[in-house]
Amino acid sequence: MAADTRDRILAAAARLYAEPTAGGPALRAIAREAGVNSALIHYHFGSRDGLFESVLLHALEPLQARRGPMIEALRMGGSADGLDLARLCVEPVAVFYAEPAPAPEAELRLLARALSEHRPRLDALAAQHFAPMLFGLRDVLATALPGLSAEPKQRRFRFAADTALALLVGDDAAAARSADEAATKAYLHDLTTFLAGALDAPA
Amino acid sequence: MAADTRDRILAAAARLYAEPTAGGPALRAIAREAGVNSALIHYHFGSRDGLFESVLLHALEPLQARRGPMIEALRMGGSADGLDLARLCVEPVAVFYAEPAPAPEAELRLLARALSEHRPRLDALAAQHFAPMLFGLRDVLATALPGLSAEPKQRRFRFAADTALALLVGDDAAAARSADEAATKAYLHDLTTFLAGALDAPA
DNA sequence: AGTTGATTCAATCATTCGATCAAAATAAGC
DNA sequence: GCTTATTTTGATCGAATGATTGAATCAACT
Repeated sequence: MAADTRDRILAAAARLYAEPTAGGPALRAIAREAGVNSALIHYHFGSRDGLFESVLLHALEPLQARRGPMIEALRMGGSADGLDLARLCVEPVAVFYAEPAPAPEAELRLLARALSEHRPRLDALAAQHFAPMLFGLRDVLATALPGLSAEPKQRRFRFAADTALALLVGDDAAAARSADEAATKAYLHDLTTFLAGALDAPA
Repeated sequence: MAADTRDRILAAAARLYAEPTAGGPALRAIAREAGVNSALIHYHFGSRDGLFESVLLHALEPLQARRGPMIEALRMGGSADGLDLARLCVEPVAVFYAEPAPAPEAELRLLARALSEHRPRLDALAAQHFAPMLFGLRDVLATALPGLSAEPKQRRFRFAADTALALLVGDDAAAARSADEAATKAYLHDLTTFLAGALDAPA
């Protein structure tokens, strides 16, 4: 039952880390939520930080699974325009929206927390985890938005990616998501056109 | 010397709250940084949360001082376009960039922290504090961007405002700011045109 | 059955935190 | 100068935290 316990802890931790408690949940709270002894967390993850890293990496998997193929498709499909890039920024994060019931937004808030707290190890970890994707992305950007030179193009794409993350993780998005499905679709559509317009803006 | 001590505590707290420590700095750390006894913080601000609120409101003052006149000018100046609104989102936050040496980015990171941790009282406090501004803003938005209907227009402006805050407070902005002045100007300019393009995007 | 290694538990440690209080120091009023 | 109010200090409380320990439990294999 080892794997089972691990997963239970991971799920419980993801659920509690999603709540905006300053400093994150206590190990005891996570253990209680998971229905296990608190020492088990140390046994399986070594430390509190180790648990957080595991939770984060686990949460990022579906995001990356979606982003990789999209980049590959764009790389093969010739020059990408603003709308293509906007979709690339929005849709991978929005995979969480479509997930089944268990805590659809927990992972998003966890992401938000990971972004706001700067853990030293986290940058290196994310860089290593995302490295293969970044190479493909470089190719896509090289041919995209032919009206722009390289430097402002990269900056603009970075703006778009950061914006998508911030707006998909923020409160407005949560409100739209908790309304109805149509509101969610509308929100995603508006955000995409918003970003497409920004990416295609005249220099 | 009461006011002096209060200010010392406020400054020290702003400095330490700006650091991305999870959960914020300990009262003892703030007291040490300010060179005062930790009990004094309770004497002057009542509690840890009271101190945080005071620090935040104090930090927001220059921002609001800048935003108010800009809204007023736009309200008198007829229909605002995307660039006007983009400037309205970017420049008030950027006042911190121009401030003299003492911790130019401390207030920004404090803002970032305030946004990421959701304190229940904070929303009401900010709403009350910003209420007069919002009325003027409503007038500006009513006549701005005549190509858009009311609802998507408001959402789009909200996108822009959130984006500006996120990107001005984030790491990229910090990097540009710590480079040289030209890089900072370029960053602000790029962000403004980025947002103007988004606001002016076709429906 | 018996041994071994992995897993889980209850109990506890040392530390840190926010908060409180009585008393000391300082300033203000008369 | 005496009294009163304000400000500051040092000491300490109770609660909560992350971590550790050693014994207990369980599964698997011989």
